[in-house]
Amino acid sequence: MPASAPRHLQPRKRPLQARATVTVDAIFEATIQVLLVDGPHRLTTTRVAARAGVSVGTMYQYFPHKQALLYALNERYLDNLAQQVETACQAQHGKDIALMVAALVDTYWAAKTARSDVTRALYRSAAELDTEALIEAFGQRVDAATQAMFNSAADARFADLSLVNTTLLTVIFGTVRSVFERNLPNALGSDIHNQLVLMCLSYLATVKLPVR
Amino acid sequence: MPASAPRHLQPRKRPLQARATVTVDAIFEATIQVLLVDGPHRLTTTRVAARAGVSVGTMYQYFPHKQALLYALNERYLDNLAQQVETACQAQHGKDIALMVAALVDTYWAAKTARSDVTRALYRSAAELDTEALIEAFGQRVDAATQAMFNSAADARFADLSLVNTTLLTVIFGTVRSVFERNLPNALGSDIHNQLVLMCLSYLATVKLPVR
DNA sequence: ACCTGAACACCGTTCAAGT
DNA sequence: ACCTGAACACCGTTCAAGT
Repeated sequence: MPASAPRHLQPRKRPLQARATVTVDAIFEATIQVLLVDGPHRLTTTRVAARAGVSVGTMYQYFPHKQALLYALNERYLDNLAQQVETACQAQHGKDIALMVAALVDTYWAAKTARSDVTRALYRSAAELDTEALIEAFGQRVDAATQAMFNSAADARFADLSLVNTTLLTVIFGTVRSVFERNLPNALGSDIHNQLVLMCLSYLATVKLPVR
Repeated sequence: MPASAPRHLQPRKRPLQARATVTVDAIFEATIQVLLVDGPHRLTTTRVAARAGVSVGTMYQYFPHKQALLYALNERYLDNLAQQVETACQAQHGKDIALMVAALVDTYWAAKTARSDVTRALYRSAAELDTEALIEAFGQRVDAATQAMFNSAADARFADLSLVNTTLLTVIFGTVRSVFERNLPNALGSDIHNQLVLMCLSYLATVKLPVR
């Protein structure tokens, strides 16, 4: 059972009519815009509403408070990210672990760097609210996808795949975040990307069971 | 030259008299208390001032705005953390890389988990402001310390120590943060800690030059 | 040099009134 | 079902007045 959003962070109601869906989408889009253009400090409800072309009252019909809006935004983002990882994992089923690791790191890295300004803005917005449930759900989903992938590897088996798998994900996600936080030059970032793949592979080579 | 705080985030003035130093310390302590007890959402200037036993006006004499206060708090914390890492690195000079890596990961991990509630609170508070200069300064300081340490290793040399070193730090810092973010059970956290050390060692074994 | 606290602009949130 | 915007409580920041 995937952890669902805590009650107090849930949307007040879902858009039913077509124009309401448009409204909600506009609000999401406006939130990102304000975050990018005006900065997290000037992300006010009135500003978002104005940019979305609706009144504050309308916003509050769908999101009981500002945090719920940011929560929903991050939920959307992580949902999309998890899907990308799942697709990438399925494509590697039965292959060698070297290909799997490369695909996993590449997919995650690419997804984060495609719009690095958005990524950074979302990392920040997430810090202002309680995203435990969100991270937890995302983690479990990705965990399941990568573990299934590694379990199908043609060239390796592991004594404790669950631990190895969680370690890999923690390291990969954390490293990517670290690179973003330090805002390293692009060239160095891509060097570290390569080193990270190498590192994961050395690790897997060390912990894998001898082939029978 | 260490990157110093951007002008707009600098303290308005430094405490000169003894009672002023007491005031500033009380403000820092109160900020952490409010952060922990009331949560980041209720971290208001009046609340901090009240808890510190001073008026808002007094706070604004030392910190031009709320962000400057949080900035100074994080600066303090990172300063202390960098010092701990530096000390640990110096203690390992000339030893084997296995000991070095273990000491590095242990020190960082221990510093972060000693008061995990404070760590988490600070991670959050940092997201609300521009900490690039802070992270940059911290990164460079630690980078220098660990690179000097690895350079003195008794049992290994590297073709590109600078890259290897930065990779290690990025991975270690990121992984620790990831563990905090996912709020993993303590037992799993310490398993990952061990796997992380193993991972770093496998990596170093792979990239080190053959002994002459 | 250091401290106070009322005052002001602005933000989050609500709700009676509208289509 | 969906939208509006004035109204209210509260927060960040200032500044004239005090020791």
